[in-house]
Amino acid sequence: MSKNKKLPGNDPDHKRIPRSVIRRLPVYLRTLDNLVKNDVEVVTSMELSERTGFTAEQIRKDLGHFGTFGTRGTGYHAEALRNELLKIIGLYEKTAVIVVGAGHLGTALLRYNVNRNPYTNVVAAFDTSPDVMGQRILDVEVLPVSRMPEVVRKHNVKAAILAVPSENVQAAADQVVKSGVEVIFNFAPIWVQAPPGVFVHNADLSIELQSLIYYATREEAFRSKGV
Amino acid sequence: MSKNKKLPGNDPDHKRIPRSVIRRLPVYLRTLDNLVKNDVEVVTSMELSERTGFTAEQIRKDLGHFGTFGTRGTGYHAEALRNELLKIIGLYEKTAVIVVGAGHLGTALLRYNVNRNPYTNVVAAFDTSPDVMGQRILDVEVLPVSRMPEVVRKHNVKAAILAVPSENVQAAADQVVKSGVEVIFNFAPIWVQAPPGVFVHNADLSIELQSLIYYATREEAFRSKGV
DNA sequence: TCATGTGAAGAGCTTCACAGCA
DNA sequence: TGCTGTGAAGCTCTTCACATGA
Repeated sequence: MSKNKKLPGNDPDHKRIPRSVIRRLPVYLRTLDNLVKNDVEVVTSMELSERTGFTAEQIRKDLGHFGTFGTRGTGYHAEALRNELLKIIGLYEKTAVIVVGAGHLGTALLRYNVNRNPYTNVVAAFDTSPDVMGQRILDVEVLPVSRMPEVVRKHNVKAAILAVPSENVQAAADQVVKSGVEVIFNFAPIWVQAPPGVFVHNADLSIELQSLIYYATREEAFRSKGV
Repeated sequence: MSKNKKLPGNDPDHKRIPRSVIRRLPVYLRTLDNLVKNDVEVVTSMELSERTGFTAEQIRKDLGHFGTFGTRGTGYHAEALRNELLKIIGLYEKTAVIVVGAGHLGTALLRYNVNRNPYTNVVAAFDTSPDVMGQRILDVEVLPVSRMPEVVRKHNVKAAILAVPSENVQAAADQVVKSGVEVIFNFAPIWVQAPPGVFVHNADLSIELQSLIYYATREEAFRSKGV
């Protein structure tokens, strides 16, 4: 029986901050960014709550895991808190990312990501097919897998987005790990294994869609009675 | 302050099965499908545990929310359990889905989904741009938004995948809701609102990637000491 | 006075441990 | 005997409530 006690390969002892907290941090970050852009100087946890949908208490608790950043009776200095969050998440310097698999999904993710995101930067795409080799997608070059270690070293690449067919995805994961990447964001519908110290997030979109369907079908009874 | 007590628009009173349980069901489903394909007749919770990575107790508890499907001392009949899961999730009849936005991401999701998934079926894509109108992507036609209500009714569409630019995504959500869709799977980096009874899942890939970066940067200290 | 920061209470999920049944 | 089904215990995360300090 496989135990999930300490997910092997995932977070051996990372200061024990709940994952749910970590997932909310970039939402706070984006919100603060917008506030700073609109020249807002001070923001309360209640205002952040309105903009993010999380409760004010939760926001204060989340921040409390990392230090004390506010001023009692006043709130938080938006820009200062934004900068703290950048440091906490590890996005203070723009983070280099690679995309493995330059097919339809890989290409789309690359475009999506490059445009929508001020903190991460796709520095290269990799593929094995000669058809796409050397092509440029929005300034990003498609390179052969053999050049991956060099690129990872040169740009200090932190994360790899895997958008390759299921058959190849474990090999692709092994390759990016060997090249020195620490985080894997996998879109293939197969769960990828990685050694301890490498963090894997499997985004299995088919599975997610299927689980959503559950929430559609509950009302079937009503519906067929004719709403 | 926005309270998340009973997320408005999300699950007004859905039998209170934990979301974490619902997310695991499609994983069990896929595993059982593979077993059935390999002519396995009986499977124990321990074997399912090995194949899914969840603990055997958790699998038994999860199933226990919906009834009793096993035989003590023996295990579960793989095909029977597969069929029960199909009914529970609501996938017993192939579920019709639409894709809104036939750009790069929409197209990629459409291809990804159509191929990889025996339970859901993309019946149409919608877009506003004349450039893509009438095109076919893997047998799926790109239609004008005006035809959405008709298509949703005809195919009994349950879910909509939104892959439109942020500026248009709330309008797109309003449109699919008006057309009768009950579940929204949104890929735009903006959280979409929907009326009660409509279930929204926001898959904000930039935010997810950013939160993963957190797990890369923790070891920075080691790394710069030269591993 | 007002909003943060934080122990304590509560809710939600997971794991344990074993009774129950083929 | 062996594996399921399930209360109880345990753990994690969220919410409450208020002391604290600008």
